[in-house]
Amino acid sequence: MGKAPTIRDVAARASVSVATASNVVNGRRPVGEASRQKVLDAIAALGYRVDRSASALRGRATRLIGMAVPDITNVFFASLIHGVEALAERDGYDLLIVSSNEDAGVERRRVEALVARRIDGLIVAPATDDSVPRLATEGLRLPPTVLVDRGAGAPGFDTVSADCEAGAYAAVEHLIELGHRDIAILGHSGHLQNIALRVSGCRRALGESGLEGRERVIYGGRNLDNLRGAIEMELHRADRPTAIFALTNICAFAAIKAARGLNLDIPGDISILGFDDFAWMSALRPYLSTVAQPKEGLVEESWRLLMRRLSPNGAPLEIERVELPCALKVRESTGPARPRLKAVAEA
Amino acid sequence: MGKAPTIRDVAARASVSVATASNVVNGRRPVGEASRQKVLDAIAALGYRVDRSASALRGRATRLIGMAVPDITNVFFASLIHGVEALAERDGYDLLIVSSNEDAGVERRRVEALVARRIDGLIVAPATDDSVPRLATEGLRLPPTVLVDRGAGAPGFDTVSADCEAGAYAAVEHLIELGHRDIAILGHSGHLQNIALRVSGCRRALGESGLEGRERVIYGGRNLDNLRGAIEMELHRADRPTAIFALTNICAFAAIKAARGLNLDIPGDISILGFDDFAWMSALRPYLSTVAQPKEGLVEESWRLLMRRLSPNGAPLEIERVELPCALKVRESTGPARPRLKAVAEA
DNA sequence: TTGAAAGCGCTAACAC
DNA sequence: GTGTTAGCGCTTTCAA
Repeated sequence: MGKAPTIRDVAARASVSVATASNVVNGRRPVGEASRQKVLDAIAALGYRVDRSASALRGRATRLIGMAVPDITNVFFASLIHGVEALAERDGYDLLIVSSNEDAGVERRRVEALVARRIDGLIVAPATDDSVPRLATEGLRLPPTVLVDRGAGAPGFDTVSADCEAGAYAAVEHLIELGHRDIAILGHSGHLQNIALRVSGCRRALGESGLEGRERVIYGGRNLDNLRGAIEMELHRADRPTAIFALTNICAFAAIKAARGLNLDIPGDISILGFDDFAWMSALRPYLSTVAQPKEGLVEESWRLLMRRLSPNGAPLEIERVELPCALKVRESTGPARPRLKAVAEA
Repeated sequence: MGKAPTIRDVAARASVSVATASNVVNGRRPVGEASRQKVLDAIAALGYRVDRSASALRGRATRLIGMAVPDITNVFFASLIHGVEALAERDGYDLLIVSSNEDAGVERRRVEALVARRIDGLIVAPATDDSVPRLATEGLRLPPTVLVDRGAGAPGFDTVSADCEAGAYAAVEHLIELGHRDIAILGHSGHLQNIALRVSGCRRALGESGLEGRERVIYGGRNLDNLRGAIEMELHRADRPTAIFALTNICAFAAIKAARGLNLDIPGDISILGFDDFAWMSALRPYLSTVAQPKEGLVEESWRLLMRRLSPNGAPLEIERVELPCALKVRESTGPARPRLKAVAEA
């Protein structure tokens, strides 16, 4: 394959100095028209490409942004990436994406790989609320970093998140208005602040309707089958809930499967309300009622906060925290509470 | 923030040479226990991290693999990434992901950014069949590269793909067995070999049943609304199809929306068969009959082919092309053809 | 406007 | 087992 041409090869072929060649490539300093043309020709002839590893080493900005998400197969995070990518493209940055599989250890390795490549900035939807702050504590030198979705309010970081508490409040309020009194709340676990806030929102809504203590919170872990099993068990009880508020789109998925498996009509026998919205939810039945997160806003604010830190501004910037409202979308998976007529077959 | 410590700082603090420090970090050569401990202490005290930009420059492998996909929000590609990521993790590689938004120009920029960072290898699901070969032609020095999903058989590249022709054949055969004679085939465009092959598969199945020329191929572009509009128009005709074979999951989505909008029962009034499978399809109604692609296989073979090239093997390797079978999954969106009783309201 | 030369942080000969 | 040193390809003073 032969060795890749270097800027020295270009300079030699164009009979100019490497400094001049470098300057036509980067446009840092003016170059005479004659030299410029010779250099351009040499570059074309040789098929020269800048080696960014080397430029980075010499200290310039890389125009590379890293982005880490917990799970790339989750449409929610995929959309976040998609949005950020568009903005990066617009502003002349390249985006390097890594996925941590919801594992703080994997996240650490992946983020370190990014940092070791001298990215200019980093956007992370972290695996846990404190995984990224901890990296910094452990001595990893993070470039300007913004946390999105999770880790809201982490000390020392700009953060962008959805107002989960209010979103959940609106969700449960909707359910209560429909007459539901026994509402199961299905989540993965209570470890994420994000989720804890959603549960608080539920509590507040219940409390304001004189239903304090009536929520039944079920944590089924990350695994879909376990999640489904957990909610199924609840549905088998004589006093089974008349509505399920699923705290993530995976939970909604599990809830629907469980209801279907038990031959429960949605929303006739059981109402299901999700969190997170995406295209398929309005094409496939049941059209899921859901609390939509402000994806666009999360993306735009994350990018704005990051760019703000990257601009060579004099004054040291204060930490900025953004919280964006969710929107309740009522579709067809939620309906009036009805007496529990149907018996559920034993498993 | 202070400057990041270098290996020289480490060496100085440990009172050893940089070579020794480097050797404890990389384990290339044995190091005495005493020195090793001093170096380790110094690293911990200083919070030293290897600067991979610099290592890369010096010529070592980077253990970095690049991966490019056309659309990260498409679950099919997201799954591919997810699979590759797991293998990369297993084998001690880091994965850098870029998404091209189905645009060859964006793809070129993104891939160049990857290459400029000295990745050791590259896996691409290309935006078009010839976009990556063209990059090579244009003089970009690609590391060992394997093409997956698209670009099968591109000269000079290892490729891995699904046997789309056979998959489509099986799909249409299934539809014919159900009595369908008017089958609409919905795709984005005929430009991708992938899609063209699916259409050929349809033709072959039709031909073998004495139905040659009966296929109606509809290309609706990438945009969901256009796609939906295109198939809707077809459904408005008096001789509307009794089945739709949607060539991608987006097309299936559009077809379902169109049928729903026209109040057509699936599969009573119209059967819908998709391509690509994913979890939600077996939870949300209609459970979509579909041609499932061999995702696992695509992932494993891509990785195997790449690793094969990266292992410092003597003999020059021959180009290898892998084609994997699809699997027809019959669920509930396909049913027997019935006379077209229902009139569709004018738009 | 241009050129010469000094490193950026690291690894790999090559000595000892 | 350890140290010295020459670069990797690039940008950027500094001088001309």
